[in-house]
Amino acid sequence: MRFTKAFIPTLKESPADAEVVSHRLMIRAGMIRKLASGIYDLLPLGLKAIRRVETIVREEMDRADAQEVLLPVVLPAGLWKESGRWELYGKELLRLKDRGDREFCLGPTHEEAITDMVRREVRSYRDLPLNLYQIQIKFRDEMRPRFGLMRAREFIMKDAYSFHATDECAEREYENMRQTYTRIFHRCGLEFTCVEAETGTIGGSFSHEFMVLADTGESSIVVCQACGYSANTERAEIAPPRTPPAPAEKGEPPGEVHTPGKKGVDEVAAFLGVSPEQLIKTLIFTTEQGPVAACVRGTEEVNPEKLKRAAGVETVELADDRTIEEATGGAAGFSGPVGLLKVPVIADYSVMDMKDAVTGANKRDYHLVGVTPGVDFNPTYMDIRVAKGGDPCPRCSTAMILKRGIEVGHIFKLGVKYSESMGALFIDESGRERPIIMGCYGIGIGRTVAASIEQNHDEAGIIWPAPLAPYHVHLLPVNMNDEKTRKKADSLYETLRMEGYSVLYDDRDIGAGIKFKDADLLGMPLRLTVSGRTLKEDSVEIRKRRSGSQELVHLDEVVAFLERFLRGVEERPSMNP
RNA sequence: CGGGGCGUGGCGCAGUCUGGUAGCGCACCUGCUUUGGGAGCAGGGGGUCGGAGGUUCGAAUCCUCUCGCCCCGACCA
Repeated sequence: MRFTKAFIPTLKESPADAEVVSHRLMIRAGMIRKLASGIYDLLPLGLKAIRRVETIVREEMDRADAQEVLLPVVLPAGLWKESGRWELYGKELLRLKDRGDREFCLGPTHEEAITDMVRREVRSYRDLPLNLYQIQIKFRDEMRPRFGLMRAREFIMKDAYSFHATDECAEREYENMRQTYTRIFHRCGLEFTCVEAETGTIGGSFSHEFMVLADTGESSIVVCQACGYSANTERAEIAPPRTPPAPAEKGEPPGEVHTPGKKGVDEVAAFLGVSPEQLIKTLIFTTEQGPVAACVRGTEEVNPEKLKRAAGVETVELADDRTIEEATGGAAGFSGPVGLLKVPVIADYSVMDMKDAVTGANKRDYHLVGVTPGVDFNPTYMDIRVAKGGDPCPRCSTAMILKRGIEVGHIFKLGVKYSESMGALFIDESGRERPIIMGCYGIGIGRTVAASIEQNHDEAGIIWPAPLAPYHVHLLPVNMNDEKTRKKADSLYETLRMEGYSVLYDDRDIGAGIKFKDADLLGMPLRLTVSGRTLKEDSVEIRKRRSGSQELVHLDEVVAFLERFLRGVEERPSMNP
């Protein structure tokens, strides 16, 4: 592509509202423009990068025997009511009505749509297994879109759904997809890791996330460097203390202290002159089976998903003030585990070895001091806190370290959540009718591009890994007014195109400085500079964007050089993006 | 949804407190010079100051409402 014909509006300054580097660079490089909050135009360069990821995803999904389909963006409400998610999904589901007042939504994900398609055709175990995928625009009305394509409301996603007659088969496919994803992100040139994750609103029995490691990532994960255990902090389990504490001695009974209006952990700690570590935080949750009290050390957070499992309930939600008063007999903000008889008390391992702690007194404006678990109250000990750096690994008790990541892929073993509610059934070998066992597997395409930039850039701009680069080569004649330079550049452009390389040819008649700055910003893996200086040697200067190393290469050797370079950096060269 | 902030040529901003001719840098157009890291000189075009209403002789500036956007927070692929 000749730059003079291209639509690549680069910016010297970055817009004030771009917070993270990938967002900034994508705007400055003329890849995207914002149309509304979380909604972006994809300009030619941005689309090319997206397409390169899509191509890799297609090739690998096809290789894994998945088949591509394309489901509608606008989905009838009926399907979502069948699965129960019309009510459950909440405000992220953008609902709309047609002229006949019929309800629809914009698909934020497509379990319902695909399950409907499959249930109408699949009758027998002989029709299974199936893995169907699409690369489609999704819409989620995010409460807070940000960071450009990283967290947009409208975004492109590859989503795949698999259907199986048996659990073993579904789990084989899960593993197949795990390997496929590993290949995909590897081919994209990303540094990533696969971690255990929560299933969230998608549901299902277990899941893994693929995280691109980056400091700007919105997800935190913990990693055990000793045994390799890694998980999203929303999910990560924490080992109990290695040695149970010796039974505490019966000391003074807890004493009440007056703490007028002091509610939060920090307020109370500051007021009493103790560290937040000395506090036991007690939160009252409501569940479908009534309220429960959850205790964690003052410096920890309760993980609601863990609490659900610990309490054996389906839903947990922070209780309102009235419920708290009924359950504890005291005011909200002054709850504590001592003397709580009406509700079950679940305490995190982090309170196990505390002594002389501070807790709420279940009485407005009062706290208890000198509270010792095991003496003054006897909770059930479970792992219910949110993991953080330093917590012991659930497998080997080594201290785990905290990292940040960008979630680019997520795979789920769904089980029968959708097939059961929507009646996607098949007849098994013994003639019994059973729900199809499902899995689902997503990749954020735009987010993968953003993550790549987040991981590959410098002060001057983007540094594309060759497999994602919109063009292989940035051809840069220093002076288009110089007859010889222009002619050689023209013919080199034609030659390289004939050889199958994609070339961005900066044929603009402007200062060389601008061209160099743009070349750095746009970040193609190789820059070929043509000038009177290089032509004296019948050569061009080839500069590698990533290393900055450059050398003079004879005109006759250029093609061979490119071939060597791209074969070296691309795992599987695909020369026509 | 709660808290904070911002809307002034395409982009980045000043001007608003204290009402009185709408400015700066970059970008853009024309000409000449320049051509290895965002060039120089000369000339030029472009703004309902987010929108509506109000106060005033007079509003970018003060008041009210409204729309949009950003940041922080609240169980998000």
